[in-house]
Amino acid sequence: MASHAHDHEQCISEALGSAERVCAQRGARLTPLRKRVLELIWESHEAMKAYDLLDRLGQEGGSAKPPTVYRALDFLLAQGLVHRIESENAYVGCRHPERTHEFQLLICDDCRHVEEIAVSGVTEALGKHAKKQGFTVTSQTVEVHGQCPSCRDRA
Amino acid sequence: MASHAHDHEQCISEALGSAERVCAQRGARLTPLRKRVLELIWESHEAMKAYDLLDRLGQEGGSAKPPTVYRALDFLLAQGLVHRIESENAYVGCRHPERTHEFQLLICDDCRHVEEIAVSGVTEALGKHAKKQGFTVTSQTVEVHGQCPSCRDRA
DNA sequence: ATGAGTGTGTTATATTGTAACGATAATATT
DNA sequence: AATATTATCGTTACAATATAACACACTCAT
Ligand SMILES: [Zn+2]
Ligand SMILES: [Zn+2]
Ligand SMILES: [Zn+2]
Ligand SMILES: [Zn+2]
Repeated sequence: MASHAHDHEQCISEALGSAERVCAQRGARLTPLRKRVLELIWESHEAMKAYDLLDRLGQEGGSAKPPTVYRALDFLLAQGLVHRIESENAYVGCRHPERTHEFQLLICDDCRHVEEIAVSGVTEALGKHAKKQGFTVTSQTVEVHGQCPSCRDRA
Repeated sequence: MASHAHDHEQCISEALGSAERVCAQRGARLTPLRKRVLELIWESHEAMKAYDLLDRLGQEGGSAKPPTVYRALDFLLAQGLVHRIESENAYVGCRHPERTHEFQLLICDDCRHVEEIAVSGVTEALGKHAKKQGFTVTSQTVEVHGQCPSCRDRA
C-alpha cells in the first residue's frame, strides 16, 4: 500500500458531502445505490474497476449485475463526481465536482494510485494547436503513467 | 468519407517502406502477417479496431483468431509502427516510427479520422509538473476528441 | 541432431460493456 | 387523491475486447 498519508475518512466524507451538495443544487438524484457506488470508488485513491465495484456490491448481500454498476457510473460521470481512466478501464473520484473542468491524471503503474492534476498550459496548448488545424475540441484525455514517489522510495 | 485529400496510395507505400526499413535496422521480423496487419491499419487514417482487422483477415481466406491479430498488434506497437488509441480501443498507423516519441492525437468523433500531432510544450509541462511531485513519467496518453474541419464544413 | 528461441494456429476463457424488457418508485398533472 | 409520466432499478441475455495455455513449425546455434 502506498502511504500518501492523510485522513482518508475525512477524504471520503468530504467527497460524499460535495456530491450531496452538487446533486441537490442540480436537482440530480443521488440515490442510495449511486451514493454507495461513489463511496466504494472513494474507498481508496486507486483506480477502481467496474467489476470490482460489482464484487463489492455483491458481498453486501445484493445480487448486483453489470448494468447496475454501469448505470451508476454513467450517472456519476455525467455529474462529474468521478472520472474515467481510459487507459485502465477504471474510475476514480473527483475532488472538484462543482464545475466541469479539464484535468490530467498521474497514474502509478506500481500501486495504481491516481492523482488528479491541472497543469496550467496543457489544455490551452492543445486547444490552440487544434484550432489552428480547424479542429473543434470537445474533450480531452490526458493520462500520465509512471511511478509515484512512495513506490520510488520503496524501490 | 472525410476528404483530407491526399494520395493515400503513397501514404500506404511510404508507411510500409518505413516499416521495412526500421525493422531491418533493428533486426525485428516484419513477417507477412505483421505486414498485412499494418497495411490494413493504414487502409485509412481512421481508428481501426482489432476485431475489424480480424474480419478483414478472415475475408482473405485465412481463419484468423483473436490472438493472431493481437500478437501482430503487440509487435507493431512495440516497434512504434502503430499507436493505440486508449479512449477508443483502436489503433492507428504512425508516420514516424524511426524513433520513439511522445505524441498527441486529434480524434474526430464524427468520422473517426485521427491526426497525430506533437504540440510543443505539452510533454514538457506534464513532465515538469510530475517531477515537482516526485512522480517519474514513463509514458503519456493524450487524446483530444472533437470535430475535424471536414466534418464541421459538412455541417 | 539437438536444443533454444521465435512465430503462428487453435481452443478455451477472461474481462469489459450494452440492449432490451418489465417492475417499481418518484414526480408531475389533473 | 387519482392518474399519467418519467426515472430508476432488477434481470436476462448478449456483444465487444483481450488473454492464457498448449501445440506445432521454423530458424539458428551449438
Ligand atoms: Zn476532477
Ligand atoms: Zn505507487
Ligand atoms: Zn507516432
Ligand atoms: Zn471528421
